[in-house]
Amino acid sequence: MPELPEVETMCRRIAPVVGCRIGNLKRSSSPLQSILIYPRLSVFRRRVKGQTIAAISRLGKRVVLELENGERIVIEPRMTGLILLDNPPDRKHLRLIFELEGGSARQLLFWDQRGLGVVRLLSPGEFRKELGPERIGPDALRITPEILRKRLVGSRRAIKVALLDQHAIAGIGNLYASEILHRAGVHPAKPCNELKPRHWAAIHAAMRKVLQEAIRHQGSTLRDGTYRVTRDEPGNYQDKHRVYQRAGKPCLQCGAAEIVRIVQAQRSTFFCPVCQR
DNA sequence: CCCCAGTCCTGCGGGC
DNA sequence: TGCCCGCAGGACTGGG
Repeated sequence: MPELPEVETMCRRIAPVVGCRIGNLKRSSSPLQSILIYPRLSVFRRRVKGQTIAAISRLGKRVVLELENGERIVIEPRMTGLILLDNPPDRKHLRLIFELEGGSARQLLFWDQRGLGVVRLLSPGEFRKELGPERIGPDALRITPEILRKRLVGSRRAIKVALLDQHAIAGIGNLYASEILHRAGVHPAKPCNELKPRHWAAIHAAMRKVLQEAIRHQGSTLRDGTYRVTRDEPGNYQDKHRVYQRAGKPCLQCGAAEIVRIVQAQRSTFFCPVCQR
């Protein structure tokens, strides 16, 4: 599932779309239910046609394409979405095709196996209202240790659950939350308001380390194989996972304990009962 | 404020 | 061998 490192990797791969002009916008003719797109396709197409893509950025787990008129295309891959320049894994799950002109990329593709992804076109006002700093917390790679602590320390929620709250801090998903807390040596069920300054420092440092390392390895390709760098190239960070999907296997840190799986907020959490207290 | 369960969706793997 | 069911979870919603 694309989280910060995977979305960052996709952003870097599709950087050539900057400077291109959008031609046609097409939905693929797959028999599958089509992904959510706002506004509806005909309106979306009319508003983006002829616009040049001025900039690309990542907002937490979303990709933002800023157009020269100030409108923004926001792509949320959610569980299985992929944003590519070419060679989608198959035709069946290809959902959306932006044809491009006048630059170094010919097209921009949105492929999504499960179809939970969302693509939106937002005016500057809509963007501020729906995805502004009031709604989306500071990016996990830009937040300072002080602000991280300040935003979460008042909460009685378990730290693992809090790290997934995009309103508090943006970019962390289920996989990296477990990896970060293991690296930090903090128990995932620990309430935020019981964590000491040294814990916050450890979490902040672990967060930077894990996310940057994952970006360097171009993200994690899981067993289902949906996330890829290109059709023929998986990410590599899955080989570095210390806890995620390793229940019953020995902890790579202490070597003694077995990794345990628990459920928090209806999601799997993996941790080492010895290294994380 | 926070929690929980339900919703969307497809493919996979376990059990029988 | 085939079929059913549960599971994966990001973001959101409604009820408590």
